[in-house]
Amino acid sequence: MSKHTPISDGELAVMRLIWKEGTLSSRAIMEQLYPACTPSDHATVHSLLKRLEKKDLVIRDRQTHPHEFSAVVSQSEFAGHQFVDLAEKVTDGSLAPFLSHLIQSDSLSRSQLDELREMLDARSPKKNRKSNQRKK
Amino acid sequence: MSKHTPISDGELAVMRLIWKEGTLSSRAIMEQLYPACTPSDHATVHSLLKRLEKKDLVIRDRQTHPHEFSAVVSQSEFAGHQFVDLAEKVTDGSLAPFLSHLIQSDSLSRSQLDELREMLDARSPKKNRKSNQRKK
DNA sequence: GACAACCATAGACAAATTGTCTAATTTGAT
DNA sequence: ATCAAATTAGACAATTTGTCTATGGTTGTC
Repeated sequence: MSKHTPISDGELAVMRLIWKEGTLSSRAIMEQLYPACTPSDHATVHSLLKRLEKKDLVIRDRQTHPHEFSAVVSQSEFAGHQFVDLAEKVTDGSLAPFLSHLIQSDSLSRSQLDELREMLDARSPKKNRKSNQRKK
Repeated sequence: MSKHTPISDGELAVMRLIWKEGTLSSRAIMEQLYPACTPSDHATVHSLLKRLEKKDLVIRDRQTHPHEFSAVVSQSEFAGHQFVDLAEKVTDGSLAPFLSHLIQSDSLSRSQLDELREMLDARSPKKNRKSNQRKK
């Protein structure tokens, strides 16, 4: 199920459109990615969609809307898998190096830092931090 | 300087050895990656090292130890860059999808979450925090 | 020096991937 | 039925990747 599936940039561009719109026809995808809309552009989009279908990343409901494509895995599912795969390759699965560097360097914008913090606060498992023991 | 440099699995295997040991000769790398140590294995390692050198990921000190290779960027630096690149490609830079999956799937232990939070606090305390933070 | 053993470099090679494209078939509306 | 559009199959060159051959170079020992 699309576990360790490598994906190309072109395929990813298609996926991002589908993620954004939920369901798209090949024509709609072509119009956004290849405004010229030449016949070969249409074929290109279909090639990418065919490969994405084989990778179980998109699916088409051939009964109701035979030419509309939708995503099998959500963007965050895909992102999480890709991240885990990347960590597996780079650090044998350890995530600390990724996060520590991002936090300590200037690689992250302030908004991204805030985003990260909100993520943590939202899923904060407990508030029983030691830092609470002493308040002046 | 090795910003958006794609790296192959073979090259990454070499990098991981160098990161682990700090400095390595091509022979030491070959002995770990290709125990058979055939002449072509040696050439393979050199091919990978040559490509890594061109990508400014490894460097050799030709004066002191002309045949010892060391890393130009640390593992966590590299990991952070790769993560940012991945986020750029998949979510246009947004980190929330990655982290939500990460937290939801319990890939991080609570201690790691707390550690992450402490890194964030040390880096840039939230401005609109409700309570004044404890002062020494 | 001569020699052997190792090391280094250049470059080639097939396999796989990627984006693109041609050609042929199918579909649908008039 | 006919014509245009859509769909599909498949080919294509370019690039990447891991591996390998072949050739030089360096070192140490006689």
